[in-house]
Amino acid sequence: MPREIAERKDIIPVLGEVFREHGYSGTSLSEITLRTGLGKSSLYHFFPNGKKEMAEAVLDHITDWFEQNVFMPLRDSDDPVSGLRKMFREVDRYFYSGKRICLVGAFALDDTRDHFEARVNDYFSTWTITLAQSLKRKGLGTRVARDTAEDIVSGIQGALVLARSQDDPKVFTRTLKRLQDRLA
Amino acid sequence: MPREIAERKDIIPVLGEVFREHGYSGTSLSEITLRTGLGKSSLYHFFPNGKKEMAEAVLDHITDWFEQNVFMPLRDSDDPVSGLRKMFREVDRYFYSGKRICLVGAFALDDTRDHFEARVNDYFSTWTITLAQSLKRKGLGTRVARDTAEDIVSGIQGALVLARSQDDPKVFTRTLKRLQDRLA
DNA sequence: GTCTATAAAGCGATAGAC
DNA sequence: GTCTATCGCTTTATAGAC
Repeated sequence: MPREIAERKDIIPVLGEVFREHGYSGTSLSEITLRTGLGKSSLYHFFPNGKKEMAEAVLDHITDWFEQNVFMPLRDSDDPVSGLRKMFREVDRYFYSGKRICLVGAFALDDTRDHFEARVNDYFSTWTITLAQSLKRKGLGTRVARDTAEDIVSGIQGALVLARSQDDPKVFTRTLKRLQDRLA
Repeated sequence: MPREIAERKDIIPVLGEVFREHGYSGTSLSEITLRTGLGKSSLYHFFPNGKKEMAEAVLDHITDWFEQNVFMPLRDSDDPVSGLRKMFREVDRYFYSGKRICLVGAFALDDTRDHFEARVNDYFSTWTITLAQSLKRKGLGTRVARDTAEDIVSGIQGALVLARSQDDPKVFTRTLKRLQDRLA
């Protein structure tokens, strides 16, 4: 039987979207109250350390999702090519084909990064390293694999920035496609 | 004889750095007071519309700088190749070889964009279009030139994100170099 | 152009009842 | 787990003197 009452895990995705829209410092507890339907007391019940703990939970949730849907396939696919194909497919899906930004990337740009340093660093370094290893198994040299992985991860981040600056998600989808085609 | 008293134009670069560090909503007037040495009254004297007008002035200043140092060389160089070389050199210089973020890109990611929509859009579309035209004059086809320009501009933005996430400016410099080498 | 003083609102966070 | 009420602080912005 489904629980009607809000659970911590049901709140986290909503928090993620609020942080995406307003950034970390631009997000107020009253906005969170509005969007989650939970009063401040309930929020502090779930997250005793307040806004900072909410953001940490969101970042952990994002990392878990990428671990499950992007990094694991990159590592464990029998064929590296199918792992790479899955990565591009899941990335397109995760970022709603360019209509959704990368929260970790957004946090990285200003002093928000300093409050979540380890999580921000881990997300991108795990992604880059895992991708480079997959490219190596595909046959690329160590150096080229590392460079290409860096190009792809940063290319994705930049495409999200550019797409939003133009309010045109297609900028993201076609850039993502070109990144993928470079591997063929 | 040099003026000792602060002028509007002297304040704008300082404002830019404060916005870079804290983001738009993370920047408070008291922080600005601290960094500029100007009291609130002086700030409102120069910028009657407050924080929003300060950010607009910063964005206009950035656009002017790029117009002068990046877009104009791209358009007016006798040889497109030397214009492109100048672009990469100036971009590396502007972003302090990866130690400085792109404020316009940062503004693009959250709802700050909505307050400065035209300026954010213009900065990136002018850059992309001007670069594409330069690549065309270099001999690339219309389609390839447009795609390559998009790859380069978004590649630069992504490299800034990735460099800061890793707290490693070298990520930026080597990605920038690879983008430039692709044109050779 | 800069100062002091201050207003009105919003902020994150907490207390105690239920 | 959620409610109301409230605390102490900071926010943007303004007024009026100099």
